[in-house]
Amino acid sequence: MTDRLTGAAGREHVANAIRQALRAGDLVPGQRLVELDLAEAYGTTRGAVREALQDLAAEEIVEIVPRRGARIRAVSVEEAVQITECRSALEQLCARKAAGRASDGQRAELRRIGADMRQAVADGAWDAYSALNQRLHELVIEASGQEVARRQLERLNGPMVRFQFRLALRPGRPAQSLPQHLAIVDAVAGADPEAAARAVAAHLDDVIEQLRASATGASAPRM
Amino acid sequence: MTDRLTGAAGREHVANAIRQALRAGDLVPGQRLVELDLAEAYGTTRGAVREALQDLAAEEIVEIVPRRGARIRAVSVEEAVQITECRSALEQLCARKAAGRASDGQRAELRRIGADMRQAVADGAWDAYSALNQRLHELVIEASGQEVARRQLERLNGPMVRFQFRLALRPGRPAQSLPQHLAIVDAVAGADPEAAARAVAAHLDDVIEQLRASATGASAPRM
DNA sequence: ATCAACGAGATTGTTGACAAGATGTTCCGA
DNA sequence: TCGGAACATCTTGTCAACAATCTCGTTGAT
Repeated sequence: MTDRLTGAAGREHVANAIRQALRAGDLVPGQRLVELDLAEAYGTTRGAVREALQDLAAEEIVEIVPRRGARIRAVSVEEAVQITECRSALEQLCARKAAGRASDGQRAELRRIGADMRQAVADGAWDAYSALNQRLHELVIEASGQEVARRQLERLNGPMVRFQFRLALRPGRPAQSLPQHLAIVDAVAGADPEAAARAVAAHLDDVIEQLRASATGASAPRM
Repeated sequence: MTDRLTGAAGREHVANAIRQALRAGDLVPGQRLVELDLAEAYGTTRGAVREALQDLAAEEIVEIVPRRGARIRAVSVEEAVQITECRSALEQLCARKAAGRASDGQRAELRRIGADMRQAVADGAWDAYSALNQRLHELVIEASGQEVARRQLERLNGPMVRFQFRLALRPGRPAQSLPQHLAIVDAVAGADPEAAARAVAAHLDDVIEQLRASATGASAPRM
């Protein structure tokens, strides 16, 4: 692979690489993203990098200020709370619909995820638990058939990676969230729309509380 | 003004012009948007048009297919319903918060809008009613202090202009929606969060019903 | 020591030309 | 008349060079 990814391919490649680097902690908020550097690092052209940065700006992952370049956007705790409130509103909608219209296969997979989560916590398998957590949320959204909400939630999650990372590391967190996740599974798989919405709301209210707590305790983002 | 708007200025200019043209009905879904034509029509460069189209694609107002250019995106009734469901979820959140934290001035303006709406319907002043309607929704969102929801709702509305247009023209529509709007005003201004959320939900459920009805009755979008 | 002006280097913004792909038309054979 | 191959035209995608602006370290005066 000596020749550079050009155009649309490079554009997506760069965007994904930056998202990945952010998840991995290789990029910190406030960090400058220089077009030429990125182009060389990822083997593309400046044009492709420019367009990728536009995409990331639309997702509110980076911030572009004219004539001064792009930087990783810093997300305040207050904003993280607001994002989670929006997530809650939209996921309640999805949970309600999913409880009403999920297929038998989807309900079965939900219950399986619930059982696996219980097992993962018992085993202390935190990585597995985290993956199941993500799959649970995805499956509820998928089962709801609410494509618009799905896209909206995808956007919302972009800037949150940093906080998700911090939250998941709090000791005892899985044990605390497990019953909340099991309640979601029971309500959706059990076809109880209102209970499903309540369970999602309770879970995300708890996440918000954790976020607020992390504001005072752990290391706050630098700038 | 003989010289062309270049760069960022032109970019926003074109995006706004297209949004405006869509509202005015000068552009119909499926219509092709040729870069060079737009550049000449709006007195900018092809580069600026390209970037404007990217912005509009992010807002899901236009659809870009590689090597084949941009077209005005068609929004199905089903998608319009999903968009309105999301709007409902987010506006309920905003109404709840607004009821709790609006300033005295904001509550006073809400009541004034309510009174003006009543008057506008009595007078048959449809344009004025429509403007008040929009201001009411904006004010609730503003009073909620939920910036993230505000941005999200702005995005959601982009592709809807076409349907808003069709709905507002249905005879007897203002008389039907007036009590719903007044209920929102009373609940938010009266500091009753749960009633505010219920009032918003009831209003948007009705809008969804109207959307579904418009699917069978009036002229459906062409393509 | 502080501050302002200056300038070199770094970085982003813009342009015009060209390449590559899509669309529509014409013309020929069956 | 219909189908389809060859061609002409239109349109988008890409690039490299140039222009404009910003950043930051240096210098010199108070």
